[in-house]
Amino acid sequence: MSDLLQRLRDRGWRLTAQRRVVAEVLDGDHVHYTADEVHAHASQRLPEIARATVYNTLSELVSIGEVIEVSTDGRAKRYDPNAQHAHQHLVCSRCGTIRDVHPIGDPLAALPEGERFGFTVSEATVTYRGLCPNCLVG
Amino acid sequence: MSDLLQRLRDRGWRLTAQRRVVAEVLDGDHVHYTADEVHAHASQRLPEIARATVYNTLSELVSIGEVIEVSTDGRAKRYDPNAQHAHQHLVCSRCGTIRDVHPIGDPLAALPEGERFGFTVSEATVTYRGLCPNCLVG
DNA sequence: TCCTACATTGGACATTGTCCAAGTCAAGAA
DNA sequence: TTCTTGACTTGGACAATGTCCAATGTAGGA
Repeated sequence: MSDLLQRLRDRGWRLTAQRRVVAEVLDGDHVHYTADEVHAHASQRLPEIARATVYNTLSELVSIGEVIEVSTDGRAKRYDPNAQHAHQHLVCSRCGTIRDVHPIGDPLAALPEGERFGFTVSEATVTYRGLCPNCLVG
Repeated sequence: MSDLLQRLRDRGWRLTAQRRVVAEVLDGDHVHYTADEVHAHASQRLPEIARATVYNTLSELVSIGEVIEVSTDGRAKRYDPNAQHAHQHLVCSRCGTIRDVHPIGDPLAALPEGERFGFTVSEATVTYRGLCPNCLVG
């Protein structure tokens, strides 16, 4: 059993076939699928899995911090299983390819007290945009 | 005539009543309306303005750089008329309030060459999240 | 094995955005 | 001023993404 499935079981999750399949689809590096893509991959292993189940499972994984929700383009949200290590995203403006990247320093530190307007600021997400090597050539 | 309307005229835009109204709605600081909110405000001045016209006009304003498109939450995009001065956004995780903020330094500089993977990186957008003063008290 | 609380299903519905054919009108020409 | 024309607007259909719910199924403990 994968680490993720073990952690889910430890949290008291019922390990249904559907949840296993969603977890398997999200397993790996540099995975940034949309909910529909997760559903498509999951359907290959478990043909009758419902869209609603995929949405439910993804929301649960996000709320317990196992998966990060990324919205880079105002279109469908993407789901990033690399929640263990802080990182940011580099997105190709042309084809939409996403890479995980690790900038230097803490982005939060760049926001001075005078620019916080009484907010308790807890998080900073950075999206870098540009053209990927493939799109540069094309 | 506002500066914005003058700039649009200089670009050869036909200054229709609809475009004037959309430009007026977007006039001001700290405006971050969704397209539907722009449509609602515009409808108060020009009751029969169509949704499609608002979407068209907003897209055009974005493509000529007069307005910036902001998607902070994967829900509806918001439109920020403060395109003249580079800035980032601070968002309340509870109520969704948005403030323009000015972090120190260039966020692009924090991404080392070794983390660019052959991309030509041209832009970095930062979203800070936390609780606003109102939501802290509540 | 049986129970039951929790999970899944499928379809209706909501939100946000895009597209298009037909009608309208801003602004330059005469 | 009036005319003309191509750009603009309209309204509604459609697309993409996401949410909700009542009925049904089932994992895991007793």
